[in-house]
Amino acid sequence: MRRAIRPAFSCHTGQQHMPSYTPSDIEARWQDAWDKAGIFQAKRDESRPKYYVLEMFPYPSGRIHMGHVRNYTLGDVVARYKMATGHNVLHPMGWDAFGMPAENAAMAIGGHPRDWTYNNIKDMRGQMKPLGLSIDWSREFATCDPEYYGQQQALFLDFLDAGLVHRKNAQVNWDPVDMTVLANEQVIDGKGWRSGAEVERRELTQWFFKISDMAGELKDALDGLDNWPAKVRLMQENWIGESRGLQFAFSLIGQPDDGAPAPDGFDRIEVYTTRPDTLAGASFVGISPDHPLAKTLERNSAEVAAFNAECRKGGTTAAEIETAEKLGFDTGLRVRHPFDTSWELPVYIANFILMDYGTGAIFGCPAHDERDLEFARKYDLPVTSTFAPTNTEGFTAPEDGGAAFVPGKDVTVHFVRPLGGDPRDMTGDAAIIEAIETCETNGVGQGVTKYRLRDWGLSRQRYWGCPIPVVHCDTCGVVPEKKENLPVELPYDVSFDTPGNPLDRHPTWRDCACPKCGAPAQRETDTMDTFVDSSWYFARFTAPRADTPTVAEDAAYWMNVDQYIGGVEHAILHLLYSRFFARAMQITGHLPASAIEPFDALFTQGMVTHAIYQTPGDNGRPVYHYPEAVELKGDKAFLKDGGAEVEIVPSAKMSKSKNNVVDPLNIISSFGADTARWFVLSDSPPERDVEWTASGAEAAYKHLSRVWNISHRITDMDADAAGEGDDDLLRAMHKCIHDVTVAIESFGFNAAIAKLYAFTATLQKSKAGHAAQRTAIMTLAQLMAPMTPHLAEAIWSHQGGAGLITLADWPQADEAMMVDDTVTLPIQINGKRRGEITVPADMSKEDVEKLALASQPVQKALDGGQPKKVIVVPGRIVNVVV
RNA sequence: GCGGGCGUGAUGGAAUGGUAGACAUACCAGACUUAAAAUCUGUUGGGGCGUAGCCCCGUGUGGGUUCGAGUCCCACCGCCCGCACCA
Repeated sequence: MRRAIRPAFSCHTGQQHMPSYTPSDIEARWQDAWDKAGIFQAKRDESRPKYYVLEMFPYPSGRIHMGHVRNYTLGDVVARYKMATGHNVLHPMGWDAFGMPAENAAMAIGGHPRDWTYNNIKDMRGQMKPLGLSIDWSREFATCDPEYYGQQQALFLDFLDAGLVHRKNAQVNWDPVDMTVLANEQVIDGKGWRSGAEVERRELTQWFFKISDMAGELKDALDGLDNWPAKVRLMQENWIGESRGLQFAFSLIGQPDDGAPAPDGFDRIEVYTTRPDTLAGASFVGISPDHPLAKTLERNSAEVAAFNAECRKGGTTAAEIETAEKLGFDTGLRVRHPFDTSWELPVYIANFILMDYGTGAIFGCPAHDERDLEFARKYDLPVTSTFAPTNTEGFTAPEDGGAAFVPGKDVTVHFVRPLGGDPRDMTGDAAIIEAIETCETNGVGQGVTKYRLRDWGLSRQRYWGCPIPVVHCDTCGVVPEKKENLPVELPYDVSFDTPGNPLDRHPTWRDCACPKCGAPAQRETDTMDTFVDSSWYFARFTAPRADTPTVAEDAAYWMNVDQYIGGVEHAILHLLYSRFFARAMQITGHLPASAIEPFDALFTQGMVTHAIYQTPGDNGRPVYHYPEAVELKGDKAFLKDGGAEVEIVPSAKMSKSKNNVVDPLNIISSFGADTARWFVLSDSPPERDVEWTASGAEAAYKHLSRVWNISHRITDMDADAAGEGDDDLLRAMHKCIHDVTVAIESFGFNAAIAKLYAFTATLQKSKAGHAAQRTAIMTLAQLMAPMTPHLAEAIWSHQGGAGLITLADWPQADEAMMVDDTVTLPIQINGKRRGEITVPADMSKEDVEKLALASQPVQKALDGGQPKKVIVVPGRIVNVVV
């Protein structure tokens, strides 16, 4: 039976006198030593290059998980490596502490969100400290600290002053039972995720950051983020959604059929299109049910009102949208085609037109748009192509019942009805440019660039968030709170026994004096989206106790974050919002212009996964078993209790519901933090998922024990002992220094660890003398120090190294020592390996060629003939073409 | 549908266009042991032959570029991720 390996507390074999590897002693001792020396407390020092490493700060759920261990270990390797290479490192940690789980906990189990949160923080800090991270805990803060959110309120007021925030009506998902606004992700199948109530679309007055004003800038600046994953840049680019098109107006000529009066102020309908080259194929004009014109018509017509209401009910999930039927309502209104005054088009209200994109109105060209074609066929509207394939063989035109013809814009097609000019072949791109020019020349509209990105709504009808520091006064309206009154602090005496926002029903909290006229007024009870909290914490870390949001000298010195590390799930919102905030903070004087892109380099790590063990359950649903309850035999698994065979489902994200969670605390208490750190780095490249396996963790522990044992073996050697192969060992050491350094620089931590395994094996087998072996083990400890800092310190001190290894300079690879005297060159014949020769490393190309040609496999292949060609790549390979 | 990425042993994964499978797991065998654990050593891509050795095939499939392709190009197949009624 397999047994988990535990640190042996005693060793009875009698053969070894060395103390065994006991991480619990070692790790506590060195964490204490680092603490006492205060080496991780960052101080401004203009004489050294600074380096700011940041991992995305955690939500204080109360328990760390393996994903945290991986995230912080990655950052710690970078931080410790940079420290060893002469950098002044800032490596802070804090808590993303506002948010719904705290309120949910208060509702579910009682208690107060604040107590729940601070208790969790205390617990999680206690769980993180044993990991031995090089964190400057003196800078720690939580976003729910009044000292933090008060400064956030100050930022908000400055943004408001600078015109970066505004208030407007917006459609929101309203949960009528919980009486709160829900984010889109919290609406599942049209129902509130908590209450299960049918979600309503309500119009509320909300606060918005004007991020859409910066859409173009945020998109263009992506090009400069060379050290971000291309994938993240692309996701942001798509999210911002830049498009180039034509905006123009149709003039209204008709009256509703029922003779109702023409709606006031609607003599024209503005539309936006990215395909102005299809204008000659226009068939109808469509407006959104939320378009001002539709809303005006709705007031005079019960029919329109009913139609619009029907449209608004529709769900927003992907499946619903895909299957939803295209619905239209003929308003009876008619518009004139801008290029042909005799051409009239009907105006429909249509359910598939979104109010918040473009102008909320379109012209339909059924020949070149699938939605428009479906709509036109349903309502019997004309279909007219403006272009067709250059080769029409086998092509059925949409007019003749074929599908809508929608080629890529870079495809050359034959334009039957171009907007200006004679029929001819051109690409869609060229035709669009020409169409915009034609329209602009004829005064029919302008080319415009639009963005999909919408303003960022920050109002939340919740308690546990940063209060929005404004006051509503009967005479003055919406008035910003005075800065000297900040922070607007959350009241503690609230209850969660009834739904809705506790701030709303608090007996006195709302009451205040108007900052402008002094009359009795009421505070805003909405709080800020928690994404606001995380949009500037990185800047706050540079001066976490300041009584202004930032301090110019500190921000100038520490910003930007040189390396940011976190999950790809934040690729869009958190990172985009932070980029917006950095710009807004620059405009309001809180960050230097050099920090408008706050993250120089971004690394997105993969998840920690684990196999799922399941057996069939009674009701057909699988029963999940904890890893501890399962025994592995080869590639099969059995229940320890009863021995039934267990199905092993391929690895998936650790999840409580699947019982495949491995608790870092258990691993640390069994094997130590160094083992956990080593393992999460070793098995997969950091950007990919890593599968946690018990055998892999054991192997990591065994390896660290081995290194420990080697160190003791070396100290037991006769100090004057000479040996064999000193040079070979040192050569391998210098190669290892080089390879590990290159690997760490490029985030190839798994590759670095592979090299360390290989060098450990070399050292273990080495017969070199004491001096060489001592040099080798101390260098090995240094190279391992970023990953397993406690073990590295223990070995360093055990070998008599000066000071802390954490403060020692990173070892330098000696190029001269990396060159072997001889090299073994593979010999290829016609590109296939057929043999090898060993030659002095400095042998000339010509001599290598001669030797190669004389070699047995080449002679055999030539069979007396002459080679056609011989390629010699010095130090690499010889290829003979016969 | 649109955009992007990835396909390498039983498994996780290595390979600046230059010896494919480093390193680790798993498996198997051996040493030590009364035995086990621990520790150490070794084997393991597939196939074949005249088996101390040698040969052939092999990085999803098919083609191409090159002296040489896992790597570059084209097409296809499969999987994964992001976005999606965005005019």
